[in-house]
Amino acid sequence: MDDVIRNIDPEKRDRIVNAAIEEFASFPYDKASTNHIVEKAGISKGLLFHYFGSKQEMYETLIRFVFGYMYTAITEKIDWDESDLFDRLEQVTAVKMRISRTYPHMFDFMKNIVLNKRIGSLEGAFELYKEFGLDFEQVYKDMYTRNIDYSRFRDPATITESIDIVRWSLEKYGEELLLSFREDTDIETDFNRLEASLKHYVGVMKQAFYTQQPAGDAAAESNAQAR
Amino acid sequence: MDDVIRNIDPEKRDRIVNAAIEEFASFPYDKASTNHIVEKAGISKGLLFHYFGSKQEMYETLIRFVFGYMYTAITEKIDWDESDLFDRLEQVTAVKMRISRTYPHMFDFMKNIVLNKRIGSLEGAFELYKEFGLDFEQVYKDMYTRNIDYSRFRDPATITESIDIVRWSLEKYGEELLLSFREDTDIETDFNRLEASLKHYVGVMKQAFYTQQPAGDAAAESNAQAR
DNA sequence: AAACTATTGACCACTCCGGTCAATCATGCT
DNA sequence: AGCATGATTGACCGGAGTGGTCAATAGTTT
Repeated sequence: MDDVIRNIDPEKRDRIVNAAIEEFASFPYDKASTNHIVEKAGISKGLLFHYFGSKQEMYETLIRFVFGYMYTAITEKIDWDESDLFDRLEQVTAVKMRISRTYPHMFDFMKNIVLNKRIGSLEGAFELYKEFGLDFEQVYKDMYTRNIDYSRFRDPATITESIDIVRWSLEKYGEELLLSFREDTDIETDFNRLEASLKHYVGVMKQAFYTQQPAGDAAAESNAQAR
Repeated sequence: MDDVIRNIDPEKRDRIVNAAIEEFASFPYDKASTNHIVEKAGISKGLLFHYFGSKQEMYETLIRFVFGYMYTAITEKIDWDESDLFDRLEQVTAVKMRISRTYPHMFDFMKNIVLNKRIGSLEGAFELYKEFGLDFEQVYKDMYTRNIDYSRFRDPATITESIDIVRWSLEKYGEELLLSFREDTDIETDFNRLEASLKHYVGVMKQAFYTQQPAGDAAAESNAQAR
């Protein structure tokens, strides 16, 4: 966050941030209401404008915060020495899940930012990110390539398509989980159960796209797990 | 559509329907504006209320129309004798693509209907559909089971998970295609290209999840195609 | 030209918007 | 205790947009 906002009580600050993220995630800028935000955050209207100056400044401050948070979370919490693509993507998905638990509407918010600017392509989104000095394009590339060993794929001719399929699956899987997060109670235990389920699915994917290993390999092991 | 609306010029009627669907797809009921709808449809405000009576009645009429249209499209255009699950799902995805081309915001609209009613689960959505006399639950079940031969799966122990993965992939794939539809020009040629791409991906999935066939099988053939 | 229907858009009362600011509250200092 | 200082409130503002109405107009048929 910025200047003034840094010094306020963190608990209250997070209440405001989450309320604002939820509002801007639910509605495009014009229809998002500062009145709703202050109600959800439990503060007065005057205070909000005291902190942020205007709706527009609050929006921009939020974007800066969200982009920075996301960038740090992904670049720092991923094990870049991992050479198995599936385990890498499992990590990425797990990180996303943890972010969604802390800020349940953050991904929807980012989606809205991009849509609001009428950006159609991934490349267009990367351009937007660069305005904030964050090279998501590089991170995205690294995610799928850095230190990755592709030799285990069964059919070298369809690696690109296989990765697409895995990416789509994990993204959609993550979205479905997100919906089940929303009005949750016993979060932590549930969360562990979900990570086990994720591991299991990744195991099935390995079995599908990798050359078959002799019995006792990682995929077969994780297949023995819960679900 | 209903009573009065049936008799009006179909071209104008579709203009109104599409404008309304887009508005209700973009905003929740309260924030959707009848003014926007009449502007997009190119009719006067009075006429809209002459046809539908009120915003609420228009909304309900739309829901009835959309549910019915979707139900008919899926149940009638699918080849229920198809025994290959992947080809079945390819058909379903293709049908969805065609619907999206005619009514670009129909799926978003349906999603909003469900979210607006605060329905979290698939079962809850089925309940809603049943209010309109349409047994989507049965259709959904049929989609994955009716006349389907599961014997070609490589690992019988992970069929359920494999289907989840394929379903997620195809849904996400469809969503990504939808975004590229939006402000399109040369739709028909593009559409054929997309169907070829879909076929190709389904081929890769077959190769991944089915027991390997001798050379010259369907999967290998479709791999030889475009992309 | 009369009768009838389809269509218009100015208009209404009302709600909600982003933003302001004098008043109040909380705190610590002397 | 009184005072000063900064944090916080919420009633209030002009303006924009809302769903809905209805007398007037345009178009068509008799």
